[in-house]
Amino acid sequence: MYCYRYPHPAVTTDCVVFGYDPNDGLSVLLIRRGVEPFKDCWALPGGFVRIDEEVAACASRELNEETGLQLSHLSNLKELGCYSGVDRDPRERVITIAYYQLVRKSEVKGGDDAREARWFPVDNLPAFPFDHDKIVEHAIERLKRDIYFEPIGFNILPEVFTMPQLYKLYKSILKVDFDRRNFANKMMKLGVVDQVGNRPKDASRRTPIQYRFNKERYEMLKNDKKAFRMEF
Amino acid sequence: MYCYRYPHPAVTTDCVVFGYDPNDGLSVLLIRRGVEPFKDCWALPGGFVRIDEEVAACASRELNEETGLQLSHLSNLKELGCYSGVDRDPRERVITIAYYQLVRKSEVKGGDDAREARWFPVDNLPAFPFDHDKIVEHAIERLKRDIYFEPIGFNILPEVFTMPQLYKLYKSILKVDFDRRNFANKMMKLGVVDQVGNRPKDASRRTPIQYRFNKERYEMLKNDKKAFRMEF
DNA sequence: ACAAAAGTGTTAGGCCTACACCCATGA
DNA sequence: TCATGGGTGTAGGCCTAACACTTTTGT
Repeated sequence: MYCYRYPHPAVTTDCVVFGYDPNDGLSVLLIRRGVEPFKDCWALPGGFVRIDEEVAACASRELNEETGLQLSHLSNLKELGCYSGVDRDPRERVITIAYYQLVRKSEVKGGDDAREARWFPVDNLPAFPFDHDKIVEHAIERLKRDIYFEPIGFNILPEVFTMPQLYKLYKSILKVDFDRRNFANKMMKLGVVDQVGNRPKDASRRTPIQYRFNKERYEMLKNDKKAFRMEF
Repeated sequence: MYCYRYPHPAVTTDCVVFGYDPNDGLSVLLIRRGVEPFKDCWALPGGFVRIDEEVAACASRELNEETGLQLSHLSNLKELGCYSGVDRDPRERVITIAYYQLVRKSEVKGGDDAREARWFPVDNLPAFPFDHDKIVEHAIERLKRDIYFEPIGFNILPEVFTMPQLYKLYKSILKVDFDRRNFANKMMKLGVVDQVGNRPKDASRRTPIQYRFNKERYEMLKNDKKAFRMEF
């Protein structure tokens, strides 16, 4: 037993991990809870912070343990906020710090000794335990805001992608229509995407051109205070 | 004594409250610590979260207790982030959630049974205990980012202000020079400031025109996705 | 007299937006 | 042959950025 002079809350983390594919659009990675309360419900991956562990590290660790997902240092979890409703967990007072990130679905191996983990389209989410509905809602709003300013869209696509792919991704996250030509023009003008090779001579004009994200250029723009921004 | 099966961290809040006046520029409100550790050091106001209290409520309460500052519901504290270094507090494992806000210096009454509280110019801060230096640094960065998109600058000025006042405020937070005429034009065009009355006939042309923040207009722009943004 | 503070207007260039057509493919 | 997907360019308008002079006041 661990005893304290004053009552202490428990501290947990929760992760909202977004994935994407052209058919299903945006999805969230959920796990089936193995323990009470809400056993067998689908919920956000996460768990209790260890006493000798930083909070962000806990989020990564739990995510890895529960879903097999190993985030690279390049696309670490981003802090979403603190959720501290006094009755949000029936067991005891639990304060959670939520994180979010976009990943390639292919990075989730699943299996191992990982619990059952599944992608759910954001338009068709199950009922959530705790206040996970609120957390996911906030994460989606935050994602929309962030994608204007940060190249997070690139985390989610293959290393090499086509302009229509990038366009569809943006449209599916922002849920608005905008002009694909202007979109491509802006991306090119900003220089955050580089053309990869040329279309093979034998390929038809219909074969899409391939691009790659130019991280250096992006960092330059960011530091230059000339914020990367999509206005559509 | 309160006992738990697993070790629990303590959870605290810290507030970075910014004030402003035309002479000193931007300042941060600090309190002199009354207890160990770091007794008598200047530090951010804040304290332990009660077991039946939400984290944001704790921040407001502690701020009020320690500095006499009562925030209106219009300018609530904004969450800055979670700081969880395992050795950040020598007493025990303490995880803190930091908040920030801008206020009018006149709102701080000081005195009462409040502890000693003082404004320190951001360019001349004392040595901080814990990781408060990091927190303040992040708050300043965050402030610079937010002032582009939100009318937080208006929280800090009198209800009625002049264009040069507003201009100086922006310049002093962003630490860059930009054209005061373009600044005024943009503010007017956006419609987020309304002229208050007219210059009295007997007043000279040098007397500055007075303005007031137009909150409705600002909310409209915000919802319109036409983000309020200063590009200078 | 002179420096400092406040008000005001114009212009050029760049960026955003809207928009239409061609080619290739596969059904 | 027709619908679909992909590539490409242009013109108008708005916004941004740069810039100078006048009036008043206080020293």
